[in-house]
Amino acid sequence: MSGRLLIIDGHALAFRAYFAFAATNLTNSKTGLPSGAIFGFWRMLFKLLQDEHVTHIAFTFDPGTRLERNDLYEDYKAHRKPMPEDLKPQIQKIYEMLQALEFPMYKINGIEADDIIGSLCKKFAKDFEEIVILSSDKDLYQVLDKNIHMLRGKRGVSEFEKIDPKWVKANIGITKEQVPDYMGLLGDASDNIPGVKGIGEKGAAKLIQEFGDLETIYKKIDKVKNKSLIDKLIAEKENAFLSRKLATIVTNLKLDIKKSDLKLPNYYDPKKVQYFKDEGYNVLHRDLAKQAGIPIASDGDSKEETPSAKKSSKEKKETVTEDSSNRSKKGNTDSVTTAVVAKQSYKRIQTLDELKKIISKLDSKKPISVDTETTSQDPMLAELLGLSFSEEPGVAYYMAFSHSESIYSHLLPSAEEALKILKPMLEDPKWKKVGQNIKYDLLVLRNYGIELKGIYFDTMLASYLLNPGERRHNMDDMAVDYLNYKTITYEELVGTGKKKQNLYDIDPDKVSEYACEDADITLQLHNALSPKMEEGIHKKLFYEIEMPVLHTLADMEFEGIAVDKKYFESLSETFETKIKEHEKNIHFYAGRQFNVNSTKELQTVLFEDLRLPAEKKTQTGYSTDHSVLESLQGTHPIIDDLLAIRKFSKLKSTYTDTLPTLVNPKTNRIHTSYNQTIAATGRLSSTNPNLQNIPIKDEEGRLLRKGFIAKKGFEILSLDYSQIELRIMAHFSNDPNMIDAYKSGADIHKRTAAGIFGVSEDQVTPDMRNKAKIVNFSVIYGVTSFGLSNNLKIGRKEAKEFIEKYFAAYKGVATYMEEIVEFCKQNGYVETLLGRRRYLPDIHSSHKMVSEGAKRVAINSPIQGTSADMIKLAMIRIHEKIKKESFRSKLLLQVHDELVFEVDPKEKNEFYQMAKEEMESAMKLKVPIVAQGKFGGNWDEAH
DNA sequence: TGTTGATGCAA
DNA sequence: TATTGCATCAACA
Repeated sequence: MSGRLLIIDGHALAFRAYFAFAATNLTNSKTGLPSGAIFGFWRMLFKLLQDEHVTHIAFTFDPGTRLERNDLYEDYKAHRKPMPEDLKPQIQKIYEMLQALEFPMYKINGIEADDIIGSLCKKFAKDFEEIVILSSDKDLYQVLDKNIHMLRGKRGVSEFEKIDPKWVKANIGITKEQVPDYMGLLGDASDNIPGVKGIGEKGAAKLIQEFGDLETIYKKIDKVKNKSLIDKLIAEKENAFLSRKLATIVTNLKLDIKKSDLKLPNYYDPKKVQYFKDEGYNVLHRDLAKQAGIPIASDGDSKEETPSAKKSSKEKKETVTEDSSNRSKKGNTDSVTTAVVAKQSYKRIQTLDELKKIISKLDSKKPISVDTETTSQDPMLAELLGLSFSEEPGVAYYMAFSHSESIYSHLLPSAEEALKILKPMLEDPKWKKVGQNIKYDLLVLRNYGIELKGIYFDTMLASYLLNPGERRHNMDDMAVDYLNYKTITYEELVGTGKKKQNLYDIDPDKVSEYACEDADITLQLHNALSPKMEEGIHKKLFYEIEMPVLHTLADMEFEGIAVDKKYFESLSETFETKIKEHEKNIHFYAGRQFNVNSTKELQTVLFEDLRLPAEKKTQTGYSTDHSVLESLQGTHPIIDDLLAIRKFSKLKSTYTDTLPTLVNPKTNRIHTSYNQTIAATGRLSSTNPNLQNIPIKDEEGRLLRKGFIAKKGFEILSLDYSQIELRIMAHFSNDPNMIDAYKSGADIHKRTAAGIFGVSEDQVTPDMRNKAKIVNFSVIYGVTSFGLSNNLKIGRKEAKEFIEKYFAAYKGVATYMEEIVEFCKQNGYVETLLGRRRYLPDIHSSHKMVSEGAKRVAINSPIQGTSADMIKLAMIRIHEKIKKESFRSKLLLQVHDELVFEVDPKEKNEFYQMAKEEMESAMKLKVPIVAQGKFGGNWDEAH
């Protein structure tokens, strides 16, 4: 009994490698075929072999054939997402390579990899000191044992979680023997094992804990506490037992395998090392040769396995020497890698004298990272608890401030006193500041009378530019992705649930560890990311758009907008009365009381009690949404009341009830928060509250805009771009007809109507124009005949004709759409006029719906994104002019194609001219750009 | 207590 | 089976 056996589910590892390296666009140097999964597979494998001290190994693969479990259940593993198209050949190649390198592999017709794994474990349990299974399949928990554990992939490339029987007991609360029963109740969506519908992880675990197995549950079914659970269990008894069977791993396969068959082959054998070179995987070859101590011929040629995008020769080298464990899974960030320095020196500064001394020793020529600790996520409400900084990797300081409610307060200086000492550093514009979401710290400090200057690098924005499709750009994830480093999370610091503490109640020494790490990691992220921002494609966007607009947004958020609180409160009452009235009617027509807000109950009322025809389905039942209700209008009087109550409930709950609560007590204004790193196209988004979706379309909705008012003596100005996206499409497509329309100042919707209805422009009726307007919008979103028919409420055929006529009238647009999709297929991304990229790996999907979706995104993103770039530029310039020319007017809001200002009437004309001009000239296109504006006492009047 | 789905608001 | 978002409520685990 010696040695360590590693059993690998080959498909699982290949899948993992594929997704981890999907966006790297690696290709093989000889064949030019995609090789991300292959590259990742070997990198991950070699790392595992080293980390786990493996002596023996076995690869298992699912067969391509029908499975024995299909005899039990035809749908087993059906509905599985098909494998990505470019993965299939790579798995084939991996299989070949494993064979060539003489790794032991097992694939058996009709038998799943899991069953081979189970049987191997059973057979060899006594022959090895330890058996490690690499898989993520929960079913396999049942084969774990004292010396058998599993590694399940976590986030990142080389992070694994160790699962053993103790883990199963601790995290699910069941024994490994109970796993099949547990899975029988739970089911498994990925294998299409049904389980019992309505029972989830918690429910299944509870039942098994209490009763032990399925038999006992059904024997003592009346003992089950939850009545609705009993119904579910009885209704799906058959499924439960079938699912248990499907989830039971076979461990008694007759395998003709000896321990010696599983010996790890010597992959350092020069012939095997050479194999990678011969196959065109030069980077893998180099890595392996280096480890094996084999000298490499210095051909310096390493074109393969670098992204297909253009790169400088210097970066190629970096790619070659990097460590796979540091490789980011974030998109095209192929060579971002810096190991976190080994020694750490984090220090909490105890006294003001000490603070002075440390500050005086800092080097103002070096970038310094700054991070604040506060009491709130909202920078306009946050109170400062401390500040950390770092100008050298691994070395960071934290200064804790007193807080009125903290028991540690008497030991600490006040924020005001400490900030006096920090102020010269923080406000020195030549001293470069680095931050993670530094707009937040900027605002917090501003509320303490400190104007943070010299801001030059935000790591969150850098990460966003590298991969705008990724929504997570928080420091903890970035540390793992870019530095291969696991940080202390905020939750770990303050606790969770009932144990959660206020930050000011936690020992400052502990907070210091956390805060110093934040500053340290932020600086290191900057070191890793800043070379990337120097590249042509990112430089302009980062330094000329995203970083500057950060300042503009901070000022907008700080400024806020005035609202009429009393007015909103009275609107709430008006709406409440209406809601009560309609609710009474609805209950009357239904013949009973029920929760009108509950779609589930409403379904019963409409489609069962009242027997109205149900049409649209949702995942959970029949839809009751607006379009359904609209089509039922006239069939029953309840419908009108439902439509009305929906409208008023929405207005009340989302807007009139909520907005007054978000008024800042100190400023008496609402301060939204703009997020710069959410929208994949480059747009901004707005939260707390979202001021980018305030109603405007109908009369009642517009009432809300009357509540957003100018402060005393000022006026609201709203300036918005006219048909900006259509104009950008005209520019991109170069279509002569569309360009002519804009150059000559024609009515574009009228012109489109003339085209699709085959009449002259003066014969176009308002109705035709409206339809044409919808068609124009649809095209920007990547129109389909189905979508258009829905929107115009016409037949598919008619919609199709419209589209054909549209493309005949604007041939350039048709060509553009084809070209952009082709470009995306070739390059794997699309980009805006300024080069903002969006990667779309789905464009290659063999799944039609997925690839068609990606095509629409490919069509829309450059247009939506260019518009976003343009208005950001305009905002930056207007903001600069406001400061430089000392306007008293302020920019308050951005709503994608609209800017809202609070204007001093004394400078009304001058300001209007300036803002309009900046918007129209922000970017030069082949067609004129037009912005139009209006003044008013409130936001509604300014439209 | 936190997560998911349905719904509806904007550009 | 139209693009990009965010907030609310109910239902569920």
